[in-house]
Amino acid sequence: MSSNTNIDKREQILAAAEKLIAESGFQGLSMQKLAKEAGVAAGTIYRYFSDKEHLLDEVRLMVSRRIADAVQAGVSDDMPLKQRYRMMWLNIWNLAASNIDTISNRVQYESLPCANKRNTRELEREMFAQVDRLFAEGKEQGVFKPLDNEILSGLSFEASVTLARKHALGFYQLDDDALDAAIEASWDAIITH
Amino acid sequence: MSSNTNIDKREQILAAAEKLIAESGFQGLSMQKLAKEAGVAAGTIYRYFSDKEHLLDEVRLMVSRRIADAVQAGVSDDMPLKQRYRMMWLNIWNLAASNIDTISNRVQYESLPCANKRNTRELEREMFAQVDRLFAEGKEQGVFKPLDNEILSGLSFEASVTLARKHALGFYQLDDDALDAAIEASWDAIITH
Amino acid sequence: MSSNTNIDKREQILAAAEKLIAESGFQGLSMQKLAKEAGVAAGTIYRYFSDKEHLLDEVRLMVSRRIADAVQAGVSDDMPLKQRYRMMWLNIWNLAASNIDTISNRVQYESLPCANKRNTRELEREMFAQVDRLFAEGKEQGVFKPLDNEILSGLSFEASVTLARKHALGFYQLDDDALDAAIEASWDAIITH
Amino acid sequence: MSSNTNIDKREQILAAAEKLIAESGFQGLSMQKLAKEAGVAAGTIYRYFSDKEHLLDEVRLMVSRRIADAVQAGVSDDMPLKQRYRMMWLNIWNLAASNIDTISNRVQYESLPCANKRNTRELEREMFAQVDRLFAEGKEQGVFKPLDNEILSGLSFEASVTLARKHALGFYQLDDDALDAAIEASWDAIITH
DNA sequence: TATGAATGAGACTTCATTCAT
DNA sequence: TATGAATGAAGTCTCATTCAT
Repeated sequence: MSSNTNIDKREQILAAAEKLIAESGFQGLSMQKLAKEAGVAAGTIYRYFSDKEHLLDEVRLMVSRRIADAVQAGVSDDMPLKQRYRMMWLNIWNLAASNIDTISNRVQYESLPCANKRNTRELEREMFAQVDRLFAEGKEQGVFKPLDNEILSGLSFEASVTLARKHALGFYQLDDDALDAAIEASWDAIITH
Repeated sequence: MSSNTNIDKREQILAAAEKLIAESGFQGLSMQKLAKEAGVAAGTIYRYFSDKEHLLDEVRLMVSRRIADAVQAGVSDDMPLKQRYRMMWLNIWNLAASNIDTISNRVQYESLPCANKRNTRELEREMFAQVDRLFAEGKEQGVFKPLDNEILSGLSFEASVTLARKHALGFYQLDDDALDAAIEASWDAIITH
Repeated sequence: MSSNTNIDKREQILAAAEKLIAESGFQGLSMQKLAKEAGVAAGTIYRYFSDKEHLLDEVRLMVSRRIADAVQAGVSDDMPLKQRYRMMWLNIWNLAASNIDTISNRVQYESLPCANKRNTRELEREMFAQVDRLFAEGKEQGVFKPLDNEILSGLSFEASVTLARKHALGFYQLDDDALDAAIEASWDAIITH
Repeated sequence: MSSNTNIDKREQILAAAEKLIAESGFQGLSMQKLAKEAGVAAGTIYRYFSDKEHLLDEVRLMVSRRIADAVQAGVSDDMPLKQRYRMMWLNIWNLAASNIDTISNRVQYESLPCANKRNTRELEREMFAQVDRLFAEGKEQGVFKPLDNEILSGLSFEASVTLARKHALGFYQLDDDALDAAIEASWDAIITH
C-alpha cells in the first residue's frame, strides 16, 4: 500500500505540473501552485524531486514519452513505408489538433536547459525507435535519400511539427486536400527521385 | 553627437538584452542584470521601454529584422529561382553558424506572447518580402507546388532552421556535400515532380 | 500553543504597523520596515494580508475598534445622560493622553481610501452604538437639539478629539478646571436652551 | 522681466503642485509629474525649492493663506460679533462646498511633518488674526466663555470644518435650516449662558 | 538660468526552498 | 513520511535628486 502511495504522489505531482504548464506556460509554474493543484504540501514535492529543475526534467521526459507513444501509435514495422510515414505524420498533426497545449509548449520544453543533457537525448532517441527504423529501412531499400536520420527527420517530420504549430496558433487554415498535399510534399523531400 | 546619444543607449540596451537572452534564455533575463550588462542604471531602461514586455517586443523585432536582412542578403529578384533559394537557404545556415545564439533562441522568441500580435506578424511578413516573392514567382512558373506560402516555407526554409539549430547544438556534423544534399532535398519538397 | 501561533503573528504585524504609522505616518510605512519591526520576514506579511492595501484596511479597523472600546468603556445605558456624556468625553481625552499616537493619527486613518468603503463605515457605525443611543435618548427627552446624530457628534465629541490632538501636540496646556469648562462648553452646543 | 519670470516660475510650480495634490493626494505627487504639469524641467524645481519637503512646506503655507483669506473674506472688526461669527462659519462651509479638494485635503496637510514646525504655526496664527480678534473681543464683552482662543476655536470653527468635510464626503445631506441650526448650536458652545 | 537624461536606492511583491512539528 | 508556515533573496518598477550641457 505505502509503496503505491509514493508512486501515486509522484505521478500526481508530474500530472499537475504538466497541466499547469499547458495552461500558463513555464513562467506560470510556481511550486506553491503546483502543490495546491497536486493536492500535496509544498514540502512534499521535495521528497520526490531534488529541486525545480529536476522536476522539470522529469516532466519533460514524461511529455516526450507521451508524444513518442502518440506519434508511433498504430504503426508497425510490417506496414509499407509510405503508410507508416503518413500515419506518423498524421499522428503528429492530430496530436497538435487534439492537444494544442502539449505541442504548443514543445518549444518551451526544448528551450529548457536539460534538453541538451546527453542523458535526456539518448532516452528520447530510444523512444523514437520506430522512426529510426523507418528511415533505416527506407534508405536500405533505396527509397530514401542516403542522409543522416536526424536530417531526414528535420526534412520531414519536423515540417509536420512546424506546420501543426503554426496551424494551432491560427497562422492559416488547412483543408484535407491541402493537408494531404503537405504530406506528399514532405515525402518528396526525403525520397530519391 | 548629442543627437544620437539616445539612440545609442536604446541600442545598447537592446543589444545587451539579446546577448543575455542568448546566453541564459528568457528566464535568465532580469532587469538588473540587463542594466549591468548594458552599462546603465536600472531606471534608465524605463526611459526607453515602458516595461519588460515592451522591451521584449522590441528585442524580438530587432532580431527578426536582423534575421530577415541576413536571410535575404545578396538576393535579387532577377536571379534564377534555384539560385535565390540556395542563397537564402545558405544564408540561414550561415547565420546559425556565425550567430548561434540568435538562431538557437529563435524558438524562444516565437514563444513570446507578442509573437502573435497582429501588428508584429504583419511587420515580419513585410520583412520577408523577398521570400514571398520567390514563392509567388515559382508557383506562377509552375516550378513550385501550388501551396500556401507559409506551408512552402515550413517545408523548405524551416528545415534549414531546424537543421541548423540541431547542428549548432552538436547533434551531428555536416560536411559540404551533406549540406548540399540537404538543400536539394528540401528543394524537392516544394517543387513539382 | 501551536493553534494560536498564526493569530499571534497576525497581531504582531498589525501592532507593528500601528506603531510605525504612529511614529512616521503612512508615508513612512514600508513593508520591509514593517517586517523588521514585527520580527518576521517580509514574505510572511503576505501570508496574512493579500497586499499593502488590505493590511492598511485591517490596521484601520483595529484602531477604530480600540477607539470605540475605549470611548465607550464603563458607560451603560442606565446612567444619566450627562454622566454618560462626560464619561465618553473624558474617555476620548484620556485616550489621547495615554495613547497619543493613536489619536494624533486619527486624521491620517480617515484620509485612507478605505475609510469611505461602505462596508467599513457600517462597521464603525456599529462600534459606536453607545454614542448613537445617547443622542437618540437625549433627543427623545428633549434635552438635545433635534439634529442628526452625525451633526451632534461633530459639535461635541469631535471637539474632544480636536482639542485632545492639539493638546497632545503641545499647542497649549489645560488644567482640570479648563478641561471641565471645555466639556461643559461642548455640552452647551448640543443641549436645548 | 527676468525677475518677474522667476517669481512666475515659482508660482507656476506651487500652483501645479496644489492642483496635483487636490487631484490625487500626496502619494500621487511625484516631482516628474509636477514638472510636467508646471511646464518646467524637473531640475528647475530644485532652483526654487531645496527639496520635496521644502516644496510641500510652501504649498501648505500657500493653501493656509488661501484658506485664511477665504475664511475672513468680507469680515470687518466693526461688525457685530454674531454677524462676524456667522460669516466666518459660512465662509468655511462654502469653501468646502466650492473647493472640496482643498478642504478634503486639509487633513492631509495637517499630517505633514512640517505642520508642527513652530515657524509655520506662528505664521498661521497671524493669518487668522481676525479670528483671534473676534474671540478676544467676545471675551472682553463677556459674551464668550473665558477660555483659551484655541479652545474656543476647537469648539466652534473646527466643528464647521468637521461637518463640512463629512458633508463633502457624502456622510449626510444638510438643508439650509439644518445648517443654520448647526451654526447656532456651535455658537451655544462658546457663549456664556 | 534651465534642461532632462541618468542615477540608484528603495518600494512592493513573488517564490524556491527549508525545517520544526 | 508529510506538512505548510516561514524565510529572504531576487524580481519589476518608481522616483527624488544630480549634473553635464
